[in-house]
Amino acid sequence: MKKKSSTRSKAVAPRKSRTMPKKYQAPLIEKKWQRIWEEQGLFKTEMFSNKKQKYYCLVMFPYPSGDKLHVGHWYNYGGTDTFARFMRMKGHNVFEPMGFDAFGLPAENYAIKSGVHPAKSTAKNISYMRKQLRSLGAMYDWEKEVVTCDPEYYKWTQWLFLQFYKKGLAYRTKAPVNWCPHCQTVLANEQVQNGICERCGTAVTKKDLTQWFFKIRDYADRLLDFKGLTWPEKTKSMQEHWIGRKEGINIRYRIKDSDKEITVFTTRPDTNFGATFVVIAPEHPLVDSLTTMENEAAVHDYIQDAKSKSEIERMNDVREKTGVFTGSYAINDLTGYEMPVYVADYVLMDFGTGVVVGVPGHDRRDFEFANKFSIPIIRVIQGIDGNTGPIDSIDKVQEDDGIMVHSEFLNGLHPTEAISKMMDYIEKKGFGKRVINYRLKDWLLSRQRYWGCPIPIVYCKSCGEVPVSEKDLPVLLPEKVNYLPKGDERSPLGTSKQFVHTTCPKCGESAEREVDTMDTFVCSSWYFLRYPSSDFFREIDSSKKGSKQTHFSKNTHISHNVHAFDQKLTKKWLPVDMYIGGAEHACMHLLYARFFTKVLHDLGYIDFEEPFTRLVHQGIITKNSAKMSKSRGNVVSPDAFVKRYGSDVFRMYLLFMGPFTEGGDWDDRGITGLARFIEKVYTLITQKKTDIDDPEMLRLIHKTIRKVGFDIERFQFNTAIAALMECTNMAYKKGLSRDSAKFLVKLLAPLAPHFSEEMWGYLGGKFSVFDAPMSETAWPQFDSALAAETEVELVIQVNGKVRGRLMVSVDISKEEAISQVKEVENVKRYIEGKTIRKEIYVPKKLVNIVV
RNA sequence: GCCGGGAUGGCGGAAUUGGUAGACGCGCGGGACUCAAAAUCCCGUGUCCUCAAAGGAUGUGUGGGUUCGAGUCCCACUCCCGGCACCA
Repeated sequence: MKKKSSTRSKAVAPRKSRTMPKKYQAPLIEKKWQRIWEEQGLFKTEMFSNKKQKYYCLVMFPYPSGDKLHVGHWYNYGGTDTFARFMRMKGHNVFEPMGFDAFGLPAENYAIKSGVHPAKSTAKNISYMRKQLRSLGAMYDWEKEVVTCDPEYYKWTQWLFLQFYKKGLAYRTKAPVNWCPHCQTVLANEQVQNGICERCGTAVTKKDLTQWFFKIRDYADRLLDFKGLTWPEKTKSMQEHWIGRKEGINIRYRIKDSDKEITVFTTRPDTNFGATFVVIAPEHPLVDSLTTMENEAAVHDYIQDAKSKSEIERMNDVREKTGVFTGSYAINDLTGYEMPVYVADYVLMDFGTGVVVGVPGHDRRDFEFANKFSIPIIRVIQGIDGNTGPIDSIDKVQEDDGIMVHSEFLNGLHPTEAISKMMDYIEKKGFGKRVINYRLKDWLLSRQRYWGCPIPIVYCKSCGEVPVSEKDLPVLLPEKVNYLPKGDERSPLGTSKQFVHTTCPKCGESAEREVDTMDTFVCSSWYFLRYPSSDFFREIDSSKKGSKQTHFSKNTHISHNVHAFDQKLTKKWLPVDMYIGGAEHACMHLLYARFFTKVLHDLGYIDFEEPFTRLVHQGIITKNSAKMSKSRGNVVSPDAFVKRYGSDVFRMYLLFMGPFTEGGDWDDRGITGLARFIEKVYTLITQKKTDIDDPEMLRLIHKTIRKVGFDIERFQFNTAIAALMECTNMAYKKGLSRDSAKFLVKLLAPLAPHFSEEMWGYLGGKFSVFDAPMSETAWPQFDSALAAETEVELVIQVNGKVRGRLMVSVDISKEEAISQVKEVENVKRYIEGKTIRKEIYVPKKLVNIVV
């Protein structure tokens, strides 16, 4: 390492005096520093060094789409890089990797349309995007790049699947699943939005298929625990809601004139004295046996009708309650009431027990249903207004609050107390048991698509379902496959005889491979674990071109790809300290990654339970207030702007638009402001040097140090830039000493890295502006003494209205300030001849005289 | 329907959490430089009254309230954005 630092300073010796061009040549200078940074290996993280505290700063990796990187990416990655550079300058050993989430539907859909093989288009997109990312000028350590469609990577995705499988956390079962007729694949619940396929917008239908699932439900309770995480409250509550933990009770009702029973789930057993009917989901297995002969035809018709509806059709029918009587009655043991059992599609099979007990007086849906079918409505909770009369309109349906009535031993209680009392009673009597239900479903991970990670399972006639042995991984995705959808549920891989035919790992007899691939979210659920050790495990293959395969720093030993991630590096670098990405992943990627981390913890591979300690969501950059998309034709490409103004200006402009977490609407006019700003700093530094700073100038420099650091820490880049502009504006008038100019350049460095590196060199600073000698930090120290004001402006108010201003010394006493204030001409006009009722003095701020 | 977040000049947005509303930037107006234009620099820029200045009135979605003082706190409402949505 020592050798290296000496070559560094030689290669880029500070230029003390040289004539600078009148104008700042952004494109030229940026390319120069990108080259030097790379040659010097400035951003190659010292993975084993303990000299500084580690900081793992991660941004969600991009999908290599044909649209390339748009301004949204630049916003996101630019902001992340600014933060990462700031942390580096604050003295951390920062690791900021980049990679590609390369499997997935879009590449495959593109392939179907254009005939270009997904492997080809993906590789092409990646190489273009790499170029774009380089021009961004971020601190990416490219030797640690991760590409999920690389067999060296997905080998371990498969290995992880096998670990889950061995633990019983991956299983195969027949279940009603979401099916997208356009993408010709099943989808996870998380990928269906309002009944529509998240990818292509087609209405999703339900199918009964045998599919692979991860048992994420087993982790529901632990996923509700966000202890120690600095995450946006909103994201946490979205996950909470998605998991949907509900405490309730399963109550069994006897069926009249039969030995059958029916079980309902309810969170509100307190209202059970008011239960007058029961509704069962159309898909429920008990429907047939509950249906009496004379009702069979009607029930059959109703179920057929419900089945034929798509998810959206069912949702559109929300207003209108439908249903049909089965002919059976369930007996309410509390009252002896015989409750008719109906079939209705407003009851969902996959929540609770698929059966609901109807309390029309205190549930609006039940009321609508009872109203339509003329079922009696009983009041068991007094109205808030004290009303105990009949409930004859939906407005009178009181769902919570109030006092129990007509409920024997519950009378006089509040619902919350009544709930637990009733649960105790039911459990004691033996016709029910407390249970916890979750909205969260197990994660459906199989996809009937080609461009994904193959599931490492083999089906053998005699041994059944057999996992591929670990030494045989990866199960390679064959290249020569007809990836066009077949119009049925068969996966494209099923057409490759070479792929399908294999031998059973157990008995050696001929067997068939699983032909489904994994959801891409499986690949991205652990990539953050791979980054620190990715080059460590990268196989060296001389047949592969490109520098990334052959460059290894001297202190890492070359290893073959023998683990998913290295124990030592993982212990050192994880969890991720700062994770930045879109809020749209709240209930998908961010939940899945937490699940994976917890499972790997339980399996003993890692010693932490949460992958991302701090999480920040960037806002969305829109164009004409609409999301940028190819179909709308409003995608703004960053390339032209970068070419014209340089990455620094472009990045800064995006960050200047507003708070990072809020995004903004793209307007290409405003960018000139940032271009002018950089130009101004350039002129300032190259032409407006003074020997000594004006005291006011020095004060502002130190105030700016405090402000910029404070703002960047909180991702308020917009106000950090504004503060730098203010500082520059004053310096432009007053001139700036070399030392202060160096401070200014340092403050600017995280935001405009290339420009600052150049100016740093010009000012005689030692390469690099992002580094500092051991005992120091590159980020300037704020000196409160130098920032302290000697004089402040007091605002003078009379009756709360501003009537004047006065410069006073900071340590002026209350009495002194007030007496001085009273001498101000304009103030006199308002207080003369009036009695002063109150005098308020806020030190260093204002005086308010009440007359 | 439920849960979040928001509404501030012509525009994007500031405001130390109750103490100068409109920082900073864009745009616009005026001026300087120039044969001219661009670029650059300087001045101005919420609205209204006033020739102008001084000064004043008014002003942070709407209506009320608390306070010496409210963009900020409380109550009621309107609209916009995001999430969930027949979840028992």
